[in-house]
Amino acid sequence: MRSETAARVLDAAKRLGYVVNPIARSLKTSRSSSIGVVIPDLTNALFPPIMRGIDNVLEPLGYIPLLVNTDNDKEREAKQVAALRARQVEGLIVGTALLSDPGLERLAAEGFPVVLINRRTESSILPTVAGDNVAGVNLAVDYLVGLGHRRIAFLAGPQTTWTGQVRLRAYRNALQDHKIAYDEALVVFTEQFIETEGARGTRELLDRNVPFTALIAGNDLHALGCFDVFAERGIRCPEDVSVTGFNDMPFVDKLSPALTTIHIPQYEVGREAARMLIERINAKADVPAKSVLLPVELVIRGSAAAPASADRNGGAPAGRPARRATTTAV
Amino acid sequence: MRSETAARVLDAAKRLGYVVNPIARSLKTSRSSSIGVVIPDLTNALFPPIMRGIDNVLEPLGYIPLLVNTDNDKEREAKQVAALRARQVEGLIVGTALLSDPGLERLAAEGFPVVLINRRTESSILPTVAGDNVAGVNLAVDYLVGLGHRRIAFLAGPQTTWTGQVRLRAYRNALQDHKIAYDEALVVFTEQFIETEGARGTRELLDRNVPFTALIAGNDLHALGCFDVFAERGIRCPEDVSVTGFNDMPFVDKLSPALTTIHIPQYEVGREAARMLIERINAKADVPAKSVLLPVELVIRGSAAAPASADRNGGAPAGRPARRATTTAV
DNA sequence: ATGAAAGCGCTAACAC
DNA sequence: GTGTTAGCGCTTTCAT
Repeated sequence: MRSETAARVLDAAKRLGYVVNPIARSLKTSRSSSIGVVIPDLTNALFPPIMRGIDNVLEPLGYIPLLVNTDNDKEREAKQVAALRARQVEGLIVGTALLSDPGLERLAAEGFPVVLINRRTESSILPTVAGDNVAGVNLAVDYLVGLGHRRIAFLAGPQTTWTGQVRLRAYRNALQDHKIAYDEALVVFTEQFIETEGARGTRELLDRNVPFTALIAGNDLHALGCFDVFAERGIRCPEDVSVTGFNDMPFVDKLSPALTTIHIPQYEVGREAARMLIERINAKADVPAKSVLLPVELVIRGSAAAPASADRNGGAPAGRPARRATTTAV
Repeated sequence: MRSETAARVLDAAKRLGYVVNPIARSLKTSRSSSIGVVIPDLTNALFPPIMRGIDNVLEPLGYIPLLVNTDNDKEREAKQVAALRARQVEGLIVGTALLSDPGLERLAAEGFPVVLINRRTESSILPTVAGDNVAGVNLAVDYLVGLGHRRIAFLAGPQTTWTGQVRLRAYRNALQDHKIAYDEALVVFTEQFIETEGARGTRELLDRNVPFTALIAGNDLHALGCFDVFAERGIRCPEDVSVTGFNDMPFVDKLSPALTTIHIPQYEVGREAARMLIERINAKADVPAKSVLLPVELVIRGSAAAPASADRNGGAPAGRPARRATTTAV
C-alpha cells in the first residue's frame, strides 16, 4: 500500500472513531493487559498509595489493575483469585497478610507471575517487595536509646503475619545491640493491626505494673490505641512515656502529640511491585524470586522525648517541625 | 443428551479444570461484566469507602470495577474514559469534580450508562448520587446558631465544583432562615479542597479583621488548614472560634480538638451509585436520570462550642463522646 | 512487501 | 429438545 493511502486510511479510521477492541485481541493473543491486585481492604490507609504506585507503572504500559478486597478471609481470597484468573489476568500482586499460602505458591510454581507486597512467605518461591522493617525497628530503638530510654516496651503485631514476626525479632536484636536485656514482661502480643487491639495491648502492658519509659507500637493504628488508653488513665505522652509508630499514615502528624514514626514508602512499594511483576510477565525463562526491601525513614515528631529520669536530653519537644533520619536498605 | 451423559460431561469438564473464558464470551456478547470507575485520586480519603461500596454491590453480580485516577486533569480523564470504553466497560461511575462535562453528557445522551457521584452537572441528563449537602450545611448552621453564634464565617470550596457551589448557596439560605444578614466579608473562596487552601483562606479571613466567632470549613481538609493557622496565630479552638468540617474523614476524631463535622455516608454513596448503574445497564428503555441525595449527620465533637460572649450555653466541651444529629434527605 | 484466510472460545440462531 | 454452525474482531501464518 502506498504510504499516502495508508495515511488516508488511518485518517478515516480516526474520523470514524475506530478503537481497537482489546477483547478480541485478548482472545487471539490470550493476553489480557490486566493484572490482579489482591488486598485485604482498600479502606486501610496503607493501600491507596500502593495502588497508585502500581497504577503509575502499569498505566503507561497499557495494563489495567483489577482490584479485589479479601477482608483477610482465606476463602474469599481463593475465590477472588480464581475470578481474577478467569479474567485472564497476566499476573497477580498480593498484599494480604497470611504467612503461608499454598494456593499462591502452587500458582508461582506453575510459572504464573505473582509478587507479594509487605510480606514474605516461609518458602521463598515468591518474590517480594516491602519496606525494610528491620531497619525501621533499629531506627526506632536507636533513637529511643539515644534519648536515654532503657526500658522500652513493644506492642507486637499478630505473629500470624510476616510483619508482626519480623518486627518482633528485629526488636530483640536491636536491644541486644545496645546490651539491653530482652524482658518478655515488656512485650505484649496483639491479634490484629487495629486501633482497639493497640488499646487492649497497652492496657495489658500497663496492668502488669512493670515500669517502662517508652513504647514501640506495632504500627500507627496501635499507637492510636495507646493514645486512647493514655487519655483514659491520665498518662502524658511524651512526658510519662514515649511512643513510636510504624507506617507514617496520613494525618498522624496532626495528632497530639504528633506521632514519631517509621515512614514506609508505600507508593514506591507499589511501583516496585508492579515493575517486578511486569519483568516476570515478560521474562522468557524463569526469573529467580528476588525480594527487595525499600529504605524507610524515622520521622521525628512529638511523641517521643527523653525520659524524665534521663541525664542527657536529646528529646524532640512536641510541635517542633519533623526531622527525618534515613537508612538505606539492603 | 441424556441427563446421565450430561452429568458425565460436566464431571469430566471439572476434572480437566475447565473454566469458561470470559474473554471469548465478551467478544461474542459484547458484554464485559466490568464497569469503569473514574475518580480524581484514590489517595483522597473520600474514595476508598466509595470504592468498597461499589465493589460490594458489583461483586455478587459478577461485575468487576476498573478503577482509573484522573488527578483532576481534564485531558487525562478523557483518555482514561476512552481506555475504559475500549475495554468494553458496560457503564461508568464518575466521581470527578467538573461542573460540566460535555464528553460524559454526550455518552449519556447516546444511551451509555453513566452515573455521577458527589456532584451534579448543569444539565440533568446524568443521574447522580451524593450526600445531602444542603441538609449538611443546615445542620451545621443550626447547631452553631443554637450555640449562640451570629457571626459565622464560611470557607467556600472552589466554585468550579458542584459541592463548592451548593454548599455556599446553602450557607446563604441557612443564614436567611435564621434572619442573619449575609456578609460577604465573612466568606472567602478557596481554589481546591486541600489543607493548604484551607490555611490560605483562613489567613485571608483573619487578615480582614472582621470579627467572627465560628467558621464553617468547606470540608475536613480545610478544617485541618484552619487548625494550622490557629496554631500559628495563637487562636484557640473552640474557645476563640468554633470550627465545623464536612465529610467526617477517618481520624478527624483524633484531632485536638476533635472535629465537629458533617458525616457523609460515602460507602452508601458507592453502593447506591452501583445499584443505579446496574439498573440502567439492565434497562431496556431509557431510564429517567434521577438524582438521589443520601442523608447526612452532624457529628458533634469538640471543635465547636458556645461563643465567649454568648448568653446561653449549649456548647459541647472538648473530649465529650460524639453525639449525632440526623436529617433524612429528600 | 502485500494480501488472504484461519482460528482464538464462546453464544445464539437455526435447522433438525 | 438436540446438534450444527456462523461469526464476534483481532493477530498471525502462509501464500503470493
